[in-house]
Amino acid sequence: MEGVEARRESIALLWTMVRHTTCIMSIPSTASIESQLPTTWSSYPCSDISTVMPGYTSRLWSQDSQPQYWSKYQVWEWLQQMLDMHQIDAASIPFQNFDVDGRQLCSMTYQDFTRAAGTVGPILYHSLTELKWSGQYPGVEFSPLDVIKSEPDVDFPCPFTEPSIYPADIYDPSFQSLAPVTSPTPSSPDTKRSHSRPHQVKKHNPRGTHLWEFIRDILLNPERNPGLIKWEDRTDGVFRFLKSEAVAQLWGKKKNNSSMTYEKLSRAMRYYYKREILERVDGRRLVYKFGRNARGWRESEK
DNA sequence: GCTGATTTTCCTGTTT
DNA sequence: TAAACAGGAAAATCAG
Repeated sequence: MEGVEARRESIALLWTMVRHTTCIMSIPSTASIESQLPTTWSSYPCSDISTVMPGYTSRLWSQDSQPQYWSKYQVWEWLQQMLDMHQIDAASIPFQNFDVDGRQLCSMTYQDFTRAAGTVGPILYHSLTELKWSGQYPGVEFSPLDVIKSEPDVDFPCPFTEPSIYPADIYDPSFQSLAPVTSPTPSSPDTKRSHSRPHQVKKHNPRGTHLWEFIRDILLNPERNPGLIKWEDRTDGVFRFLKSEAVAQLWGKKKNNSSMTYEKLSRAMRYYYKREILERVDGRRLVYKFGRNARGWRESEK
């Protein structure tokens, strides 16, 4: 609940600032927003974070709240929600460009969104279009793909991926859509080892961050993944998994492996003991400690 | 195509 | 009893 309160406070603060400093809908030519995104997080496939962090993004904009009737404050709440959902740095969007109410927001074109929010603009546009449609035609399945197809052929590098919704060639081509899970039956020994991973599409991107770096980056960016892992002793590098399965799912998403579990993740973690990337913390469940060969986790190294 | 590093998967047994 | 831990073994993946 603290996170929600904090977010509301930040919205209120931004709201106050803009009320005093901006004029309505002055849209400057925005510089590249990608460069402002934290590189560590920019590659995360984060389409479905709500599934791994229940409660974090569960407050979706419902159909009964049609965007054209939003107040300016609600527009900002929606913006903040979008940033949270897609793990985009709030600094990436000039909020003063969205000092508009719902009616004005809905009248903005695709180009307006792109001008106002740069590379994030299309995401906001698609999200808003979806909301408008779902409110207008409740019960009708809306496909964002239709919007993308009908739009001008723009080339925007997306800072994150939406593998379950958007085509991979428009977003990050390094991640393919998650394949359907076709778990081999435990009773069939032939398929047990030969298909140990359900479906692994060859990836074009190089091997990304290692598991321990992935864990480290979550710890160093708690505002992006609240409640997944927390420091137990920041100085000694001791940390604890709060939502072990959620972290495993997030790791699985990054590796395009929908069958990742904490059991498997923890096995990989235990291999780090030998390499002294991690040290054992005896007697404490879900607790690990960075070892001498782990880099970049100390505050002095940041 | 080969190799090594790094997971991933599956397993059995132990501990909490 | 369930969840987590421990670690062996083998397969998969990917960069070089």
